Amino acid sequence: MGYETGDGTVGKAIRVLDLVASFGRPVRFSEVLLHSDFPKPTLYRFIQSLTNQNMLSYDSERQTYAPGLRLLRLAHAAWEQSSLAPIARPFLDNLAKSVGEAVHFAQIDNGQVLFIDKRSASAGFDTLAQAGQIAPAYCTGVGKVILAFMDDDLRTRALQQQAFMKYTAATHDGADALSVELTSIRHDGVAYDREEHESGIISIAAPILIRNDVVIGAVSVATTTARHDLSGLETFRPQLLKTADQIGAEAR
Amino acid sequence: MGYETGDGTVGKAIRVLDLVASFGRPVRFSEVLLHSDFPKPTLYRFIQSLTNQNMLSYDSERQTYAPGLRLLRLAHAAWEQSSLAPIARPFLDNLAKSVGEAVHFAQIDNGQVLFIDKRSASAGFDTLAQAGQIAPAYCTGVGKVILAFMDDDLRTRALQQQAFMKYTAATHDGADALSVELTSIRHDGVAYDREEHESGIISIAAPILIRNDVVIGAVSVATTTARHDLSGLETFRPQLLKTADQIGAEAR
DNA sequence: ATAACTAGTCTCATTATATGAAACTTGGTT
DNA sequence: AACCAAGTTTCATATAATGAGACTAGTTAT
Repeated sequence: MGYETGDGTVGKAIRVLDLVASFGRPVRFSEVLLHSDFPKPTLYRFIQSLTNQNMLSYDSERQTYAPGLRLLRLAHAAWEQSSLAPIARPFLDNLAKSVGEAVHFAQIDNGQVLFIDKRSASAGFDTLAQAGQIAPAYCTGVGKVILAFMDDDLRTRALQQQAFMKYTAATHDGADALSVELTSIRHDGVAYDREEHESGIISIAAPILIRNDVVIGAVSVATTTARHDLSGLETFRPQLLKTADQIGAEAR
Repeated sequence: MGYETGDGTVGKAIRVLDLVASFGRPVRFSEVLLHSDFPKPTLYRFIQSLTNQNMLSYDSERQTYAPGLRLLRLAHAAWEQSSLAPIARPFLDNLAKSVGEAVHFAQIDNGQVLFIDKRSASAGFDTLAQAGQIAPAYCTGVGKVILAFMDDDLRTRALQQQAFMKYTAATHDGADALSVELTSIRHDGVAYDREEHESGIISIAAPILIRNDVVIGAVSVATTTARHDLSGLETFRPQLLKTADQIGAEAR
Protein backbone atom coordinates (compact mmCIF):
# COMPACT_ATOMS: atom_id res chain seq x y z
CA MET A 1 0.00 0.00 0.00
CA GLY A 2 1.11 3.47 -0.54
CA TYR A 3 3.38 4.93 -3.08
CA GLU A 4 2.07 3.44 -6.27
CA THR A 5 0.87 6.78 -7.51
CA GLY A 6 2.40 8.35 -10.60
CA ASP A 7 5.34 10.68 -10.13
CA GLY A 8 6.53 9.74 -13.58
CA THR A 9 9.85 8.14 -14.22
CA VAL A 10 11.16 9.03 -10.79
CA GLY A 11 8.31 7.29 -9.03
CA LYS A 12 8.68 4.24 -11.19
CA ALA A 13 12.37 3.95 -10.46
CA ILE A 14 11.77 4.23 -6.75
CA ARG A 15 9.09 1.60 -7.03
CA VAL A 16 11.64 -0.71 -8.61
CA LEU A 17 14.09 0.06 -5.81
CA ASP A 18 11.46 -0.74 -3.21
CA LEU A 19 10.55 -3.92 -5.00
CA VAL A 20 14.10 -5.19 -4.97
CA ALA A 21 14.44 -4.26 -1.30
CA SER A 22 11.19 -6.01 -0.45
CA PHE A 23 12.50 -9.44 -1.31
CA GLY A 24 14.66 -9.36 1.78
CA ARG A 25 17.43 -11.17 -0.05
CA PRO A 26 19.46 -10.62 -3.21
CA VAL A 27 17.36 -11.39 -6.27
CA ARG A 28 17.90 -12.18 -9.90
CA PHE A 29 16.61 -10.01 -12.66
CA SER A 30 14.00 -12.52 -13.69
CA GLU A 31 12.53 -12.72 -10.21
CA VAL A 32 12.10 -8.99 -10.11
CA LEU A 33 10.55 -9.09 -13.54
CA LEU A 34 8.03 -11.64 -12.37
CA HIS A 35 6.87 -9.37 -9.57
CA SER A 36 6.75 -6.14 -11.52
CA ASP A 37 4.37 -4.66 -14.03
CA PHE A 38 7.14 -3.39 -16.26
CA PRO A 39 8.09 -4.97 -19.56
CA LYS A 40 11.44 -6.64 -19.61
CA PRO A 41 13.58 -3.95 -21.26
CA THR A 42 12.04 -1.17 -19.22
CA LEU A 43 12.72 -2.92 -15.94
CA TYR A 44 16.15 -3.82 -17.20
CA ARG A 45 17.06 -0.21 -17.84
CA PHE A 46 15.73 0.93 -14.47
CA ILE A 47 17.80 -1.66 -12.71
CA GLN A 48 20.83 -0.69 -14.76
CA SER A 49 20.49 2.96 -13.86
CA LEU A 50 19.92 2.23 -10.19
CA THR A 51 22.92 -0.05 -10.15
CA ASN A 52 25.12 2.56 -11.82
CA GLN A 53 24.07 4.95 -9.12
CA ASN A 54 24.87 2.46 -6.35
CA MET A 55 21.26 2.53 -5.24
CA LEU A 56 21.34 -1.15 -6.09
CA SER A 57 24.39 -3.35 -5.90
CA TYR A 58 25.02 -6.16 -8.33
CA ASP A 59 26.72 -9.40 -7.44
CA SER A 60 28.12 -10.43 -10.79
CA GLU A 61 29.00 -13.90 -9.60
CA ARG A 62 25.50 -14.82 -8.54
CA GLN A 63 23.84 -12.37 -10.87
CA THR A 64 21.77 -10.89 -8.10
CA TYR A 65 20.70 -7.41 -7.14
CA ALA A 66 20.32 -6.00 -3.65
CA PRO A 67 19.79 -2.51 -2.22
CA GLY A 68 23.03 -0.57 -2.55
CA LEU A 69 25.41 1.02 -0.12
CA ARG A 70 24.60 4.51 -1.30
CA LEU A 71 21.37 4.17 0.61
CA LEU A 72 23.28 3.92 3.87
CA ARG A 73 24.88 7.28 3.23
CA LEU A 74 21.58 8.87 2.35
CA ALA A 75 19.82 7.31 5.33
CA HIS A 76 22.53 8.62 7.61
CA ALA A 77 21.78 12.10 6.31
CA ALA A 78 18.07 11.48 6.74
CA TRP A 79 18.57 10.46 10.34
CA GLU A 80 20.79 13.41 11.18
CA GLN A 81 18.54 15.95 9.54
CA SER A 82 15.32 14.45 10.78
CA SER A 83 13.53 16.84 13.05
CA LEU A 84 13.14 14.28 15.80
CA ALA A 85 15.83 11.61 15.87
CA PRO A 86 18.79 13.74 16.99
CA ILE A 87 16.67 15.46 19.62
CA ALA A 88 15.39 12.19 20.99
CA ARG A 89 18.74 10.49 21.20
CA PRO A 90 20.00 11.70 24.60
CA PHE A 91 16.60 11.16 26.20
CA LEU A 92 16.51 7.61 24.93
CA ASP A 93 19.98 7.05 26.36
CA ASN A 94 18.76 8.20 29.73
CA LEU A 95 15.61 6.16 29.67
CA ALA A 96 17.43 3.02 28.60
CA LYS A 97 19.98 3.45 31.34
CA SER A 98 17.39 4.02 34.04
CA VAL A 99 15.00 1.19 33.14
CA GLY A 100 17.61 -1.33 32.02
CA GLU A 101 15.31 -2.62 29.29
CA ALA A 102 15.10 -2.16 25.54
CA VAL A 103 13.89 1.25 24.43
CA HIS A 104 12.34 1.88 21.02
CA PHE A 105 11.61 5.11 19.26
CA ALA A 106 9.36 5.05 16.21
CA GLN A 107 7.42 7.18 13.79
CA ILE A 108 4.69 6.32 11.32
CA ASP A 109 5.70 5.99 7.70
CA ASN A 110 3.12 5.05 5.16
CA GLY A 111 0.82 3.38 7.67
CA GLN A 112 3.56 1.31 9.21
CA VAL A 113 5.72 1.71 12.26
CA LEU A 114 9.22 2.78 11.35
CA PHE A 115 11.82 2.34 14.07
CA ILE A 116 14.06 5.36 14.08
CA ASP A 117 16.28 4.50 17.01
CA LYS A 118 16.65 1.96 19.71
CA ARG A 119 18.60 0.93 22.76
CA SER A 120 18.89 -2.69 23.63
CA ALA A 121 18.65 -4.12 27.11
CA SER A 122 22.04 -4.29 28.76
CA ALA A 123 23.23 -7.70 27.66
CA GLY A 124 20.20 -8.80 25.91
CA PHE A 125 18.10 -11.10 23.94
CA ASP A 126 18.42 -10.74 20.24
CA THR A 127 17.03 -7.36 19.48
CA LEU A 128 14.92 -7.29 16.40
CA ALA A 129 14.24 -3.65 15.97
CA GLN A 130 17.17 -1.87 14.44
CA ALA A 131 16.84 1.58 12.98
CA GLY A 132 15.04 1.46 9.68
CA GLN A 133 13.10 -1.63 10.53
CA ILE A 134 9.37 -1.61 10.01
CA ALA A 135 6.53 -3.31 11.81
CA PRO A 136 2.75 -3.21 11.58
CA ALA A 137 1.07 -0.37 13.45
CA TYR A 138 -1.95 -2.28 14.73
CA CYS A 139 -0.09 -4.83 16.82
CA THR A 140 2.83 -2.96 18.36
CA GLY A 141 2.82 -0.68 21.36
CA VAL A 142 4.33 2.25 19.52
CA GLY A 143 2.02 1.73 16.55
CA LYS A 144 -1.17 1.59 18.57
CA VAL A 145 -0.31 4.61 20.66
CA ILE A 146 0.45 6.68 17.58
CA LEU A 147 -2.79 5.58 15.94
CA ALA A 148 -4.69 6.40 19.11
CA PHE A 149 -3.46 9.96 19.30
CA MET A 150 -3.66 10.66 15.58
CA ASP A 151 -5.98 13.11 13.96
CA ASP A 152 -9.32 11.43 13.17
CA ASP A 153 -9.16 11.43 9.39
CA LEU A 154 -5.47 10.59 9.36
CA ARG A 155 -6.28 7.61 11.55
CA THR A 156 -9.10 6.51 9.30
CA ARG A 157 -6.73 6.54 6.37
CA ALA A 158 -4.01 4.73 8.33
CA LEU A 159 -6.43 2.07 9.52
CA GLN A 160 -7.40 1.30 5.96
CA GLN A 161 -3.77 0.54 5.26
CA GLN A 162 -3.60 -2.13 7.95
CA ALA A 163 -3.67 -5.73 6.84
CA PHE A 164 -4.63 -7.25 10.20
CA MET A 165 -2.56 -10.32 9.83
CA LYS A 166 -2.64 -12.51 12.92
CA TYR A 167 0.92 -12.79 14.17
CA THR A 168 0.05 -14.35 17.53
CA ALA A 169 -3.04 -15.44 19.41
CA ALA A 170 -3.29 -11.97 20.94
CA THR A 171 -3.20 -10.00 17.67
CA HIS A 172 -6.29 -7.91 16.93
CA ASP A 173 -8.03 -9.37 13.95
CA GLY A 174 -10.03 -6.40 12.77
CA ALA A 175 -10.48 -2.66 12.81
CA ASP A 176 -13.39 -2.80 15.27
CA ALA A 177 -11.60 -4.47 18.15
CA LEU A 178 -8.64 -2.21 17.52
CA SER A 179 -10.80 0.92 17.54
CA VAL A 180 -12.17 0.05 20.95
CA GLU A 181 -8.67 -0.34 22.32
CA LEU A 182 -7.50 2.90 20.70
CA THR A 183 -10.19 4.80 22.60
CA SER A 184 -9.05 3.37 25.90
CA ILE A 185 -5.42 4.07 25.02
CA ARG A 186 -6.37 7.68 24.38
CA HIS A 187 -7.81 7.87 27.88
CA ASP A 188 -5.06 5.94 29.56
CA GLY A 189 -2.20 7.79 27.86
CA VAL A 190 -0.13 4.69 27.12
CA ALA A 191 -0.48 1.55 25.00
CA TYR A 192 0.53 -1.99 25.82
CA ASP A 193 1.75 -4.63 23.45
CA ARG A 194 0.50 -7.90 24.98
CA GLU A 195 2.54 -10.27 22.86
CA GLU A 196 0.51 -9.17 19.87
CA HIS A 197 3.36 -9.03 17.40
CA GLU A 198 5.74 -11.58 18.76
CA SER A 199 5.01 -14.01 21.55
CA GLY A 200 7.15 -13.45 24.58
CA ILE A 201 7.65 -9.76 23.82
CA ILE A 202 5.64 -7.12 25.65
CA SER A 203 5.96 -3.36 25.77
CA ILE A 204 4.52 -0.13 27.11
CA ALA A 205 4.46 2.84 24.75
CA ALA A 206 3.80 6.56 25.11
CA PRO A 207 3.07 9.14 22.42
CA ILE A 208 5.34 12.06 21.65
CA LEU A 209 3.12 15.10 21.31
CA ILE A 210 3.87 18.61 20.19
CA ARG A 211 1.63 21.62 20.74
CA ASN A 212 -2.03 21.13 19.77
CA ASP A 213 -1.55 17.52 20.85
CA VAL A 214 -0.24 16.49 17.46
CA VAL A 215 1.41 13.07 17.71
CA ILE A 216 4.72 12.86 15.92
CA GLY A 217 6.11 9.58 17.20
CA ALA A 218 6.27 7.23 20.15
CA VAL A 219 8.68 5.77 22.68
CA SER A 220 8.37 2.38 24.26
CA VAL A 221 10.02 0.18 26.82
CA ALA A 222 10.04 -3.41 25.65
CA THR A 223 10.93 -6.56 27.51
CA THR A 224 10.26 -10.29 27.55
CA THR A 225 7.64 -12.18 29.48
CA ALA A 226 10.51 -14.05 31.10
CA ARG A 227 11.67 -10.86 32.78
CA HIS A 228 8.43 -9.00 33.49
CA ASP A 229 4.69 -9.30 33.19
CA LEU A 230 2.30 -6.58 32.11
CA SER A 231 1.89 -5.14 35.58
CA GLY A 232 5.65 -5.02 35.81
CA LEU A 233 5.69 -2.72 32.81
CA GLU A 234 3.53 -0.36 34.80
CA THR A 235 6.54 0.60 36.89
CA PHE A 236 8.19 2.10 33.82
CA ARG A 237 5.22 4.36 33.11
CA PRO A 238 6.42 7.51 34.92
CA GLN A 239 9.86 7.49 33.36
CA LEU A 240 8.45 6.63 29.97
CA LEU A 241 5.94 9.47 30.06
CA LYS A 242 8.56 11.89 31.26
CA THR A 243 10.87 10.94 28.40
CA ALA A 244 8.10 11.32 25.84
CA ASP A 245 7.21 14.73 27.26
CA GLN A 246 10.79 15.89 27.21
CA ILE A 247 11.25 14.89 23.59
CA GLY A 248 7.97 16.51 22.63
CA ALA A 249 8.91 19.71 24.41
CA GLU A 250 12.20 20.01 22.56
CA ALA A 251 10.79 19.12 19.15
CA ARG A 252 10.09 22.22 17.10
CA MET B 1 33.09 13.20 -7.55
CA GLY B 2 31.38 10.24 -8.93
CA TYR B 3 27.89 9.72 -10.06
CA GLU B 4 27.33 12.66 -12.35
CA THR B 5 27.13 10.43 -15.39
CA GLY B 6 23.90 10.16 -17.35
CA ASP B 7 21.44 7.47 -16.36
CA GLY B 8 18.65 9.65 -17.68
CA THR B 9 15.89 10.88 -15.51
CA VAL B 10 16.61 8.36 -12.79
CA GLY B 11 20.17 9.55 -12.41
CA LYS B 12 19.10 13.16 -12.34
CA ALA B 13 16.55 12.52 -9.62
CA ILE B 14 19.12 10.73 -7.49
CA ARG B 15 21.52 13.59 -8.04
CA VAL B 16 18.90 15.94 -6.66
CA LEU B 17 18.40 13.66 -3.68
CA ASP B 18 22.11 13.62 -3.01
CA LEU B 19 22.29 17.36 -3.36
CA VAL B 20 19.62 17.94 -0.76
CA ALA B 21 21.30 15.44 1.57
CA SER B 22 24.67 17.10 1.09
CA PHE B 23 23.60 20.32 2.76
CA GLY B 24 23.60 18.55 6.09
CA ARG B 25 20.56 20.54 7.19
CA PRO B 26 17.06 21.14 5.91
CA VAL B 27 17.12 23.50 2.94
CA ARG B 28 14.72 25.71 1.08
CA PHE B 29 13.89 25.19 -2.54
CA SER B 30 15.75 28.29 -3.62
CA GLU B 31 18.95 27.15 -1.94
CA VAL B 32 18.84 23.87 -3.78
CA LEU B 33 18.14 25.71 -7.00
CA LEU B 34 21.21 27.85 -6.49
CA HIS B 35 23.42 24.78 -6.21
CA SER B 36 21.94 22.80 -9.06
CA ASP B 37 22.23 22.94 -12.81
CA PHE B 38 18.54 22.38 -13.35
CA PRO B 39 16.12 25.07 -14.39
CA LYS B 40 13.60 26.05 -11.79
CA PRO B 41 10.56 24.06 -12.92
CA THR B 42 12.59 20.94 -13.61
CA LEU B 43 14.14 20.95 -10.17
CA TYR B 44 10.79 21.77 -8.70
CA ARG B 45 9.17 18.72 -10.22
CA PHE B 46 12.00 16.45 -9.15
CA ILE B 47 11.69 17.65 -5.60
CA GLN B 48 7.94 17.24 -5.74
CA SER B 49 8.20 13.66 -6.93
CA LEU B 50 10.86 12.79 -4.38
CA THR B 51 8.78 14.34 -1.64
CA ASN B 52 5.67 12.44 -2.71
CA GLN B 53 7.71 9.30 -2.48
CA ASN B 54 9.00 10.15 1.00
CA MET B 55 12.53 10.15 -0.30
CA LEU B 56 12.52 13.75 0.78
CA SER B 57 10.49 15.15 3.62
CA TYR B 58 9.00 18.61 3.55
CA ASP B 59 8.59 20.82 6.57
CA SER B 60 5.70 23.00 5.51
CA GLU B 61 6.17 25.37 8.38
CA ARG B 62 9.74 26.26 7.53
CA GLN B 63 9.39 25.39 3.88
CA THR B 64 12.45 23.20 3.96
CA TYR B 65 13.36 19.85 2.48
CA ALA B 66 15.45 17.12 4.06
CA PRO B 67 16.18 13.48 3.19
CA GLY B 68 13.08 11.44 3.95
CA LEU B 69 12.31 8.59 6.27
CA ARG B 70 11.77 6.16 3.44
CA LEU B 71 15.54 6.10 3.09
CA LEU B 72 15.86 4.59 6.54
CA ARG B 73 13.71 1.67 5.52
CA LEU B 74 15.65 1.15 2.32
CA ALA B 75 18.98 1.45 4.09
CA HIS B 76 17.89 -1.11 6.61
CA ALA B 77 17.23 -3.49 3.76
CA ALA B 78 20.58 -2.60 2.21
CA TRP B 79 22.37 -3.37 5.42
CA GLU B 80 20.62 -6.68 5.96
CA GLN B 81 21.12 -7.84 2.41
CA SER B 82 24.63 -6.59 2.07
CA SER B 83 26.99 -9.46 1.48
CA LEU B 84 29.29 -8.40 4.29
CA ALA B 85 27.56 -6.51 7.08
CA PRO B 86 25.49 -9.34 8.57
CA ILE B 87 28.42 -11.73 8.36
CA ALA B 88 30.75 -9.29 10.04
CA ARG B 89 28.42 -8.42 12.86
CA PRO B 90 29.14 -11.22 15.34
CA PHE B 91 32.88 -10.98 14.75
CA LEU B 92 32.80 -7.28 15.43
CA ASP B 93 30.87 -7.97 18.63
CA ASN B 94 33.60 -10.33 19.74
CA LEU B 95 36.43 -8.04 18.83
CA ALA B 96 34.83 -5.08 20.56
CA LYS B 97 34.25 -7.09 23.69
CA SER B 98 37.76 -8.43 23.82
CA VAL B 99 39.64 -5.18 23.14
CA GLY B 100 37.27 -2.87 25.02
CA GLU B 101 37.78 -0.14 22.44
CA ALA B 102 35.77 1.22 19.52
CA VAL B 103 35.61 -1.07 16.51
CA HIS B 104 34.85 0.19 13.02
CA PHE B 105 33.93 -1.73 9.92
CA ALA B 106 34.03 0.07 6.58
CA GLN B 107 33.87 -0.39 2.84
CA ILE B 108 34.81 1.91 -0.01
CA ASP B 109 32.00 3.72 -1.76
CA ASN B 110 32.80 6.09 -4.53
CA GLY B 111 36.33 6.77 -3.34
CA GLN B 112 35.28 7.44 0.21
CA VAL B 113 35.23 5.36 3.34
CA LEU B 114 31.70 4.31 4.21
CA PHE B 115 31.23 3.07 7.76
CA ILE B 116 28.95 0.06 7.66
CA ASP B 117 29.00 -0.87 11.31
CA LYS B 118 30.55 0.31 14.53
CA ARG B 119 30.91 -0.67 18.13
CA SER B 120 31.67 2.06 20.55
CA ALA B 121 33.91 1.61 23.54
CA SER B 122 31.18 1.84 26.14
CA ALA B 123 27.65 1.76 24.80
CA GLY B 124 25.95 -1.12 23.12
CA PHE B 125 24.39 -1.16 19.75
CA ASP B 126 24.54 0.73 16.57
CA THR B 127 22.22 3.11 14.88
CA LEU B 128 22.16 4.58 11.45
CA ALA B 129 23.39 7.71 13.10
CA GLN B 130 26.76 6.04 12.94
CA ALA B 131 26.45 3.51 10.18
CA GLY B 132 26.29 5.32 6.88
CA GLN B 133 28.77 7.93 7.93
CA ILE B 134 31.48 8.74 5.44
CA ALA B 135 35.08 9.84 5.82
CA PRO B 136 37.99 10.45 3.47
CA ALA B 137 39.97 7.37 2.48
CA TYR B 138 43.45 8.92 2.52
CA CYS B 139 43.53 9.88 6.19
CA THR B 140 41.76 7.09 8.01
CA GLY B 141 43.12 3.71 9.02
CA VAL B 142 40.40 1.76 7.27
CA GLY B 143 40.65 3.96 4.18
CA LYS B 144 44.40 3.62 3.81
CA VAL B 145 44.44 -0.11 4.33
CA ILE B 146 41.73 -0.62 1.72
CA LEU B 147 43.61 1.60 -0.73
CA ALA B 148 46.82 -0.28 -0.03
CA PHE B 149 45.36 -3.68 -0.84
CA MET B 150 43.32 -2.54 -3.80
CA ASP B 151 43.90 -3.59 -7.35
CA ASP B 152 46.39 -1.23 -9.02
CA ASP B 153 44.11 0.47 -11.51
CA LEU B 154 41.25 0.65 -9.04
CA ARG B 155 43.63 2.38 -6.64
CA THR B 156 44.78 4.81 -9.28
CA ARG B 157 41.20 5.77 -9.93
CA ALA B 158 40.40 6.03 -6.23
CA LEU B 159 43.46 8.19 -5.57
CA GLN B 160 42.31 10.64 -8.20
CA GLN B 161 39.10 11.07 -6.27
CA GLN B 162 40.92 12.14 -3.10
CA ALA B 163 40.88 15.82 -2.26
CA PHE B 164 43.82 15.76 0.20
CA MET B 165 42.41 18.30 2.54
CA LYS B 166 44.59 18.80 5.60
CA TYR B 167 42.46 17.91 8.61
CA THR B 168 45.31 17.87 11.11
CA ALA B 169 49.06 18.44 11.13
CA ALA B 170 49.59 14.73 10.45
CA THR B 171 47.35 14.51 7.37
CA HIS B 172 49.10 13.49 4.15
CA ASP B 173 49.05 16.42 1.79
CA GLY B 174 49.53 14.66 -1.50
CA ALA B 175 49.33 11.45 -3.46
CA ASP B 176 53.10 10.89 -3.36
CA ALA B 177 53.55 10.73 0.38
CA LEU B 178 50.46 8.59 0.60
CA SER B 179 51.70 6.17 -2.06
CA VAL B 180 54.89 5.57 -0.10
CA GLU B 181 52.90 4.74 2.99
CA LEU B 182 50.55 2.48 1.06
CA THR B 183 53.49 0.36 -0.04
CA SER B 184 54.67 -0.09 3.53
CA ILE B 185 51.13 -0.86 4.65
CA ARG B 186 50.95 -3.57 2.03
CA HIS B 187 54.09 -5.12 3.51
CA ASP B 188 53.12 -4.63 7.10
CA GLY B 189 49.57 -5.92 6.74
CA VAL B 190 47.94 -3.19 8.81
CA ALA B 191 47.52 0.59 8.60
CA TYR B 192 47.72 3.17 11.36
CA ASP B 193 45.79 6.38 11.65
CA ARG B 194 48.19 8.71 13.46
CA GLU B 195 45.70 11.45 14.29
CA GLU B 196 45.46 12.19 10.58
CA HIS B 197 41.75 12.76 10.44
CA GLU B 198 40.96 13.96 13.91
CA SER B 199 43.50 14.95 16.49
CA GLY B 200 43.46 12.72 19.53
CA ILE B 201 42.02 9.78 17.60
CA ILE B 202 44.29 6.93 16.52
CA SER B 203 43.52 3.53 15.05
CA ILE B 204 44.93 0.32 13.67
CA ALA B 205 43.19 -1.19 10.66
CA ALA B 206 43.33 -4.50 8.81
CA PRO B 207 42.00 -5.41 5.38
CA ILE B 208 39.26 -7.96 4.80
CA LEU B 209 40.38 -10.13 1.92
CA ILE B 210 38.59 -12.78 -0.02
CA ARG B 211 40.24 -15.35 -2.30
CA ASN B 212 42.69 -13.89 -4.83
CA ASP B 213 43.52 -11.31 -2.16
CA VAL B 214 40.69 -9.05 -3.26
CA VAL B 215 40.04 -6.43 -0.59
CA ILE B 216 36.39 -5.92 0.18
CA GLY B 217 36.50 -3.86 3.34
CA ALA B 218 38.42 -3.18 6.52
CA VAL B 219 38.14 -3.44 10.30
CA SER B 220 39.80 -1.15 12.74
CA VAL B 221 40.24 -0.66 16.44
CA ALA B 222 40.14 3.01 17.30
CA THR B 223 40.97 4.78 20.51
CA THR B 224 42.11 8.12 21.86
CA THR B 225 45.62 9.30 22.58
CA ALA B 226 44.47 9.75 26.17
CA ARG B 227 44.02 6.01 26.52
CA HIS B 228 46.76 4.56 24.32
CA ASP B 229 49.66 5.54 22.14
CA LEU B 230 50.57 4.03 18.77
CA SER B 231 52.64 1.23 20.26
CA GLY B 232 49.70 0.42 22.50
CA LEU B 233 47.61 -0.21 19.42
CA GLU B 234 50.11 -2.85 18.47
CA THR B 235 48.72 -5.12 21.17
CA PHE B 236 45.43 -5.29 19.32
CA ARG B 237 47.06 -6.48 16.11
CA PRO B 238 46.64 -10.25 16.58
CA GLN B 239 42.96 -10.05 17.49
CA LEU B 240 42.31 -7.51 14.76
CA LEU B 241 43.96 -9.65 12.09
CA LYS B 242 42.14 -12.73 13.30
CA THR B 243 38.80 -10.92 13.08
CA ALA B 244 39.52 -9.66 9.59
CA ASP B 245 40.52 -13.16 8.50
CA GLN B 246 37.41 -14.70 9.97
CA ILE B 247 35.14 -12.23 8.21
CA GLY B 248 36.99 -12.71 4.94
CA ALA B 249 36.72 -16.47 5.24
CA GLU B 250 32.97 -16.36 5.71
CA ALA B 251 32.31 -13.80 3.01
CA ARG B 252 31.03 -15.33 -0.20
C1' DA C 1 26.93 -33.32 -30.67
C1' DT C 2 22.63 -30.94 -31.51
C1' DA C 3 18.46 -29.21 -30.28
C1' DA C 4 15.40 -26.85 -27.14
C1' DC C 5 14.91 -23.82 -23.70
C1' DT C 6 15.82 -20.01 -20.60
C1' DA C 7 17.79 -15.77 -18.74
C1' DG C 8 19.70 -11.78 -19.98
C1' DT C 9 20.84 -8.04 -23.35
C1' DC C 10 20.29 -5.00 -27.35
C1' DT C 11 17.75 -2.40 -31.28
C1' DC C 12 14.82 0.94 -33.04
C1' DA C 13 10.50 3.03 -34.52
C1' DT C 14 6.90 5.07 -31.83
C1' DT C 15 5.04 7.63 -28.27
C1' DA C 16 4.84 9.56 -24.04
C1' DT C 17 6.93 12.45 -20.95
C1' DA C 18 10.38 15.44 -19.33
C1' DT C 19 11.73 19.93 -20.30
C1' DG C 20 12.21 25.04 -19.51
C1' DA C 21 10.91 29.87 -21.07
C1' DA C 22 7.70 32.62 -19.53
C1' DA C 23 3.74 33.87 -17.15
C1' DC C 24 1.38 33.78 -12.89
C1' DT C 25 0.40 33.62 -7.75
C1' DT C 26 1.53 34.31 -3.13
C1' DG C 27 3.42 36.40 0.82
C1' DG C 28 6.25 39.42 2.69
C1' DT C 29 8.72 44.16 2.70
C1' DT C 30 9.55 49.01 1.76
C1' DA D 1 -0.07 50.83 -2.61
C1' DA D 2 3.82 49.42 -5.02
C1' DC D 3 7.56 46.35 -5.04
C1' DC D 4 10.19 42.20 -4.75
C1' DA D 5 11.40 37.52 -4.11
C1' DA D 6 9.99 32.77 -3.63
C1' DG D 7 7.29 29.42 -5.17
C1' DT D 8 3.96 27.38 -8.65
C1' DT D 9 1.64 26.54 -13.11
C1' DT D 10 1.22 26.55 -18.22
C1' DC D 11 2.20 24.85 -22.67
C1' DA D 12 4.64 24.14 -27.04
C1' DT D 13 8.76 21.55 -28.03
C1' DA D 14 12.25 18.24 -27.95
C1' DT D 15 14.12 14.64 -25.73
C1' DA D 16 14.04 10.50 -23.52
C1' DA D 17 11.31 6.56 -22.04
C1' DT D 18 8.99 2.81 -23.96
C1' DG D 19 8.33 -2.15 -25.32
C1' DA D 20 7.78 -5.57 -29.20
C1' DG D 21 10.85 -8.26 -30.90
C1' DA D 22 15.34 -9.88 -32.21
C1' DC D 23 19.67 -11.52 -30.58
C1' DT D 24 23.24 -13.86 -27.56
C1' DA D 25 24.99 -16.85 -24.15
C1' DG D 26 24.45 -20.28 -21.06
C1' DT D 27 22.03 -24.49 -19.50
C1' DT D 28 19.57 -28.75 -19.82
C1' DA D 29 17.50 -32.34 -22.53
C1' DT D 30 17.53 -35.48 -26.58
